[in-house]
Amino acid sequence: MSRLIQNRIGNSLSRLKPQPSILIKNLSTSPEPSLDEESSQSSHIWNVIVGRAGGDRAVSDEDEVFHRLSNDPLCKRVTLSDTLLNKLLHRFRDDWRSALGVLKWAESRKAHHHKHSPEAYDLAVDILGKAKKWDRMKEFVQKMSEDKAVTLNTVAKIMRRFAGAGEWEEAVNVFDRLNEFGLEKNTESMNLLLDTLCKEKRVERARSVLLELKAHIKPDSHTFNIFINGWCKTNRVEEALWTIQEMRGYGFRPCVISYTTIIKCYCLQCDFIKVYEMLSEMEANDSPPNSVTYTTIMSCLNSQKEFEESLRVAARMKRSGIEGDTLFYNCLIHTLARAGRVEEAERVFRDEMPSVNTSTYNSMIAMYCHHDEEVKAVELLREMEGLKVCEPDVHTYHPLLRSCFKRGDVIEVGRLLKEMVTKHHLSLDESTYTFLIQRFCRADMCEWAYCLFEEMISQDIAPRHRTCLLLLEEVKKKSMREAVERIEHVMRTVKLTAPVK
DNA sequence: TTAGGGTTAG
Repeated sequence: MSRLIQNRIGNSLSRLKPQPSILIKNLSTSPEPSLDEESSQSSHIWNVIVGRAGGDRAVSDEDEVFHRLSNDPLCKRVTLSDTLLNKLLHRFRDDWRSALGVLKWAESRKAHHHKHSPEAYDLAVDILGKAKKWDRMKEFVQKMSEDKAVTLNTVAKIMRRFAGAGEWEEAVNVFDRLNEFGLEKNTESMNLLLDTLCKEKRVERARSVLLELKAHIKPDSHTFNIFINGWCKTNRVEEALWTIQEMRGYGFRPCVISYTTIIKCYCLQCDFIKVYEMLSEMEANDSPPNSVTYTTIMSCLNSQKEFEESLRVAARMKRSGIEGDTLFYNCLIHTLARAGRVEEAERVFRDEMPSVNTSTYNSMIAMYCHHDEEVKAVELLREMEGLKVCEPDVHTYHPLLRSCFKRGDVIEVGRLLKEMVTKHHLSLDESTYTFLIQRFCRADMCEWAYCLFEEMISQDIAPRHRTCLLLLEEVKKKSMREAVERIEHVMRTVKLTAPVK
């Protein structure tokens, strides 16, 4: 949503009660931090920027962020390491203005000859690309180029962001200009371009790039796997099989990656006869399936609600002596949970897993919530916080929030939201806002729903058309006239998110 | 990013 539109509607907005952002903001009064460790330094900087310390308002541009940080007495005492800077940029990955402000502030704190780490530069490029601020991104890359700071990794970010936004010819242009960045056109950089195009389903365009370049640059086995994936993504498995032959012609043996890619394609076609045929072929061909292969098949079976068959695939993997990794076990736990086998899921979680991550906990928490065992679910959340192996994300909280709504406990909803924002610095995403707005409407609390709607708009997150309609209907029922006007205005002026399929 | 996920659904 453009600043212009926001300004135009800003005036009528400020007269409305409750004020936008008030919901989350009121939830977010955090205590004065002691700045003795990196995470509290990061928290303080975050609070300065989002306006919970010092000023009241959230900032609107990068210079304001810069000035706030420069003028804050506690920020002046912060030791700004590369890790802290990266952590901050990561937190502001959806807010390019704040990210650039932080970077500028970081620059002002350093000695003249000192450069940011390559990760920080690349993160900034990626954040600008994600926000589709192409001019700012090009300008930033130009400055990096003068500092000889552009790496292949930077180029990867630029290409993938361009291609992801449908600007795939721009991605090709970046490759053509590699020499200007002091980088080489070789198999690695060519593969990056081909992969970018294939992932965006421009496999024919990738093909023409290869034909053009192959006199100078030799393809390798990765090149062919990239094309196999490209064909499979566009559901052209015949071409993928043909690429396997082409690969052999170039003297490369198809590997477990080549076969697993094709298996996934058969999975999506629900052609399980072919899936199992290929599995046997792999075993016979001396490229045995691995944990990735089995996880792919299980996930697909799960999406068909074929949980028992999925568990048989897991058993087959164990029989063949292959060790599962975290993603495999996460899938297994999810399967067991969906199959109603809670005790088995608990056993796998406690005794079998080599390591766990956020998703593992999320699956377990969702399982407990699903079985109305919220006490156990919250216990796991606390365990997660205590062990610090992985941190909760918005998905950790979704089932918990859902349970609160189910019991009609909106106080607890508020408490959980506060915890998300203040304790874990999670920012609500589009799907969380949508979910909350729906549930508050259904709970006959459309004032809260409307607050969240405003909060969402103020963060440039476009609501779904359906969300607007639902909320509009509710505020009309309560004769909230200004809210009605405001929602109708948003529906006319903002490009709304299409409903999810 | 050369291959693998689900997540809030009355």
